[in-house]
Amino acid sequence: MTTVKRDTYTPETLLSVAVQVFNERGYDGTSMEHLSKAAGISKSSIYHHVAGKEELLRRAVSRALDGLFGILDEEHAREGRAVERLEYVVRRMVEVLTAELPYVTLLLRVRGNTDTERWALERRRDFDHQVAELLKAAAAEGDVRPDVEVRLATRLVFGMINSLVEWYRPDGRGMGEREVAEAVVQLVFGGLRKEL
Amino acid sequence: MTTVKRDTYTPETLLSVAVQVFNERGYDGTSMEHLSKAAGISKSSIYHHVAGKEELLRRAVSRALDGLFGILDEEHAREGRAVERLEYVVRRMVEVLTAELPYVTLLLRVRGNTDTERWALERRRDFDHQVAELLKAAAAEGDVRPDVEVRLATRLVFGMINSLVEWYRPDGRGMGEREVAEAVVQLVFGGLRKEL
DNA sequence: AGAGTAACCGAACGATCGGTCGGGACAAGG
DNA sequence: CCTTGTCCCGACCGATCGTTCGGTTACTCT
Repeated sequence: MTTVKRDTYTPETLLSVAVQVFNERGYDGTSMEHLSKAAGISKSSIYHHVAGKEELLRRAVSRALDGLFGILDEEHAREGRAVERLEYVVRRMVEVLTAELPYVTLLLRVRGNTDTERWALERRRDFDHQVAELLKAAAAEGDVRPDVEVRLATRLVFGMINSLVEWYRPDGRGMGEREVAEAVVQLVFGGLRKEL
Repeated sequence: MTTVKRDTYTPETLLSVAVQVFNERGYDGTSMEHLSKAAGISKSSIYHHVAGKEELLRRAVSRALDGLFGILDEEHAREGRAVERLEYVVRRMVEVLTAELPYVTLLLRVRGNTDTERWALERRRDFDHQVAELLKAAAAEGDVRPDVEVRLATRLVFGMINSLVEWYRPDGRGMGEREVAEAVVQLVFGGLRKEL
């Protein structure tokens, strides 16, 4: 079979090591020397698998962005009442954040110093904008409280969800992804829903 | 008088320039060359005013931390029902974040690569913990919904508030600090308060 | 006028940066 | 046995890093 695995590095396995170091030290604060120590191979060997430091960043943020944009293509995000599609997207965002935690973490921290980073920021803005449209639609259908501006509410909700990357850790007997998603939905919509 | 101002740099005026660049490029992504270009003086001249790059970081995060811890010393944060003290702290946090925006922004982005950064992270944890105690007290007094764990709720609320540094800009005719504070309180407590 | 000092500069320091180069070890296929 | 290709290495490259140093303005005080 062609998929017999090796015990050597592939671009993917090397990426998982690199992303972990990037998240600990920051992308700019990580040198190729740091990566080689963490991976257990020499600095020059890294270039056998990937073109360079920036390609590692590009692969990482691409993976995160693919996960997020994938949500918007799912059936429950495209059909139904806006407020229910929004709740589905919020719940799935938490799931994707926790499932692809290191990659999304890196994505949320890029500053825009290189072309790759600026491209990532642009795609992020695209995603944010599409979710904002969903909230706008829910507001138009009268399903969310009218006393908080849609644009402002979107940013605050994104802030709450994205903050997961600052403290959520999948291992250990901490809290499960399902429990976190439920709490986020409770908090977000307990404040967003029009009072009955 | 002794306070006659000069048109040359002081450690404080230089700091304001440096913090702005740090926030645009990231601390690790900013070189002394970048700072000298932004300040309009030579690289070596910077060392006439401050000891080095890390002192600029230390001054900046200290200012942010002083602002935050100052909140907890205020009268409304120390006396009264826990849920009301909490609401006051949340409102004041938004005010401090907007007033000291660049400094708090920098504080919230340190990764822990140097002693200064690790010290900043430790003091941040202190502050977070004290606010968490406030929420815990409000829960004990029965003023917040019991179906979301206190520790989890604290982190999510902090995430929402701290996300201000990602998009709030004081200039222009955007939205005022008062309006933002009100929206945050509405969203946070509209979800936190026990339903009537 | 002269002394003192704050503010600034260009040039250079050793260290480290991301990346290149030529080659060695080793397994597979003939 | 010999080739081929994968995987890896130490040594090195020019560039840039944060920082230092010797020296030059320009203003203040006496």
